[in-house]
Amino acid sequence: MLDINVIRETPAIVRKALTDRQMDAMPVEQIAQLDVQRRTCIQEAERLKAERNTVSKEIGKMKDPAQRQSKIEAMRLVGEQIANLDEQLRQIEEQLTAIAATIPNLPDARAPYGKDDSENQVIKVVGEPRVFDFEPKPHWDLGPALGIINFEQGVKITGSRFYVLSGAGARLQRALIAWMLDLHIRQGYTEKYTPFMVKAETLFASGQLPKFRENLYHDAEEDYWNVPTAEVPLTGLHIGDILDEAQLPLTYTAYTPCFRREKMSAGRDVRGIKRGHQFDKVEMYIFCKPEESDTLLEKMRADAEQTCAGLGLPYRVKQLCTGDLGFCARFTYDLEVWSPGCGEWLEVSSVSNVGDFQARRANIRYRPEGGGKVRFLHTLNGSGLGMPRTLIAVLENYQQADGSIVVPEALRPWMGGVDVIR
RNA sequence: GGAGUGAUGGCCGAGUGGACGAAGGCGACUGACUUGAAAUCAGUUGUAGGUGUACGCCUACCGGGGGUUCGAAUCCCUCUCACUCCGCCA
Repeated sequence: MLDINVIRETPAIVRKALTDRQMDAMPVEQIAQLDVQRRTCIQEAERLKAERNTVSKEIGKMKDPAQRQSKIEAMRLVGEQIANLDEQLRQIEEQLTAIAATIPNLPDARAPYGKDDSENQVIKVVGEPRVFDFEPKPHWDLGPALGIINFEQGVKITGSRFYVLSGAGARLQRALIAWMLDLHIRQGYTEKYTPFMVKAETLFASGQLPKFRENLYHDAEEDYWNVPTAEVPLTGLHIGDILDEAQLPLTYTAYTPCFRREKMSAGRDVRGIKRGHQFDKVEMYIFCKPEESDTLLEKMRADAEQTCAGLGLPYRVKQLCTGDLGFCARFTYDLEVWSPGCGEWLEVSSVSNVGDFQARRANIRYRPEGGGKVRFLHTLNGSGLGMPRTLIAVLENYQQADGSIVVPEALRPWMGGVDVIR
């Protein structure tokens, strides 16, 4: 959520942000109009409330019954006017937040302008794609051949876009999760295990509702929503809190499954395990002071890079252009690993500085040391990493001519001595 | 699932229709005293919104929502959450 004052005082900046994101700037005008109506309404309602308060106090002290009764009558009328104005105000504010809630964050000035993902900029490439002396296979051939991925069983028990990992495949994914969590703990993050279902308020706080409703799974009976990313429960941990400056930054890591309808990408990436309705992910999340968020974004990116590097996977770092930035993000790095079987770079991590956007929605603030006004803090999130794509990269990069897979050194402690999956 | 109790400021805790934005205590901050500290004394100590150049003034907020009333922390309804007891189950 943007600061209403920013929209009110510098509408041109907000309009530019929206057009840079290839979006319609109309909501800015609607908000400006509603804001004027809102303030007119508040002023009149509060004037009447002040009058009622003073007269009501006088009524309490009045002796003359006739005079008293006439004041009570007068105040009854004032009360009706107030009720009308309050109702008007409620409607105006409802419209105002409905519109404001769908306006994305302002891109950072450093985010390059671009109309879509084709204009994201590669800023770094690390590692050489491995040269194969045979034709590398995609994971959807390797996995079933080794009996570690079973697509038919996933479809049988649930449906399309679901799969089952088996034996060393299931264990390999578990090893990845455990290794990543331990790595992030060493990097200074505190591990959290959170609910995988949350209420609507929590999804609003992290920016998924109301805009991305159609991409979420929802249990109507209990009004529980399945999390689409650990970012949601992690943001939610501090909804409504006022933290002490000395507590910051709070750095968390969490493993959760993620549930997404993927309605927007129906028919895309249907082959393999790249895009499913359910996948596992390890996430990093930081609550910090505004002044330190840019620095911490670089640390978080470095932390995410260590996961790719630690697995010996060739990867590259992209800076997202304005047209491809996520709804909440001001500035984002994507990490992509090379997948020789699919023949493409796979996005395994997205590391973003959200600024105070989620903090406003979630009402998370901190009290500066030595007093002073409470301020909204900044939040950052980054995957470290997304499972299926990391698993794809491991399978495809570590394959051998005979179809077996070498287990990366880093994961072996969790693989019970297995160094080659065959 | 059944029965009961409760939810008040950073924390504890009083308050059952008007003088309550809320006693008292703790904590924190400022000042005085002190070489310094402790102790003591005095003062300050919530959030949000509106309005004015400004000391300020006004409005709202006592778990959430609704109602009664000229007026609600206080009365009524409802929801949520916590705790206690019983039942059931992993």
